[in-house]
Amino acid sequence: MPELPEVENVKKGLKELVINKQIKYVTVLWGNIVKDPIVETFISEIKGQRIITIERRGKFLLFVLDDYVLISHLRMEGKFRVEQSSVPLTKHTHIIFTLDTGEELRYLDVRKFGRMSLVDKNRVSLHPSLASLGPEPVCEELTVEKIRLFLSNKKRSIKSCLLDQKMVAGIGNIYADEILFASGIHPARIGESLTSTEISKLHHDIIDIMEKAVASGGTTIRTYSNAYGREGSFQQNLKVYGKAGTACVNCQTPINKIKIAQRGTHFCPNCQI
DNA sequence: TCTATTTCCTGTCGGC
DNA sequence: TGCCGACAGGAAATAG
Repeated sequence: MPELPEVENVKKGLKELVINKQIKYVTVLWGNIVKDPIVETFISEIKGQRIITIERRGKFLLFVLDDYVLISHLRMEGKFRVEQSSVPLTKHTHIIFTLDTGEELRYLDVRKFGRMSLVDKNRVSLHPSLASLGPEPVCEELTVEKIRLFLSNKKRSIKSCLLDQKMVAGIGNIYADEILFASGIHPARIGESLTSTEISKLHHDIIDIMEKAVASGGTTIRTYSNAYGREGSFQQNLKVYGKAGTACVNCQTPINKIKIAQRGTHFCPNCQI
């Protein structure tokens, strides 16, 4: 399940493989992946566009083309692969970008949850998917004050707030649990109940964990791999996610698993208060 | 305005 | 062995 660190590594891999190549045409095998515009327009407008660069914002991949930006969200299991056209398609290939080199940039997605939008280059920042995103989890953008302001009137759980892309862009279920464990904060705590000391610690741990995860190439739980098919290694650093019933690394209390905001939530009932 | 719930999807796993 | 239900979950849409 790609979160920011995984998407960042996908971006790096793809940049080496497709930059400066031209999209001759696109084949859409599962139309629901294309959110906007309508599939027919998507196909006609992307034809002939060159891939100038690839950027990332939160968990979104941005393929910067001549006149458009292709915004892609991998959601749960979306993947990009670059293959020679002679390589047979797999069952879960849904969109094929045929390049001028004879290669194909293929979008694969077992659960068909991923979404793509093709938007006018000068209207990218206005697109609803990007317009409401909060700051990136790096110290130049994410300040203690921004988190304090966001949480100041929140009646819902801190876990739900961490998953809200308006507070910080790029955090998903795995890292939300890991961050709260590092900060010693119970995931069910109400957002506005956090003290200024806790908010400072949370701010530090958000940046720290996301940076380390990026450096590790992301986390491979089930099926994530980057554009080269390589897996990440941050799963070796996980302290609570997927560890229900095993001993807490700090106090040996069994890790608990509950459901918060419809998400599996792992925490140490002794360390997190 | 804010929060909670539902929807989209299919492979995997546990229970019988 | 095979069937069935539960589960995994990000973001958008919908409901309250």
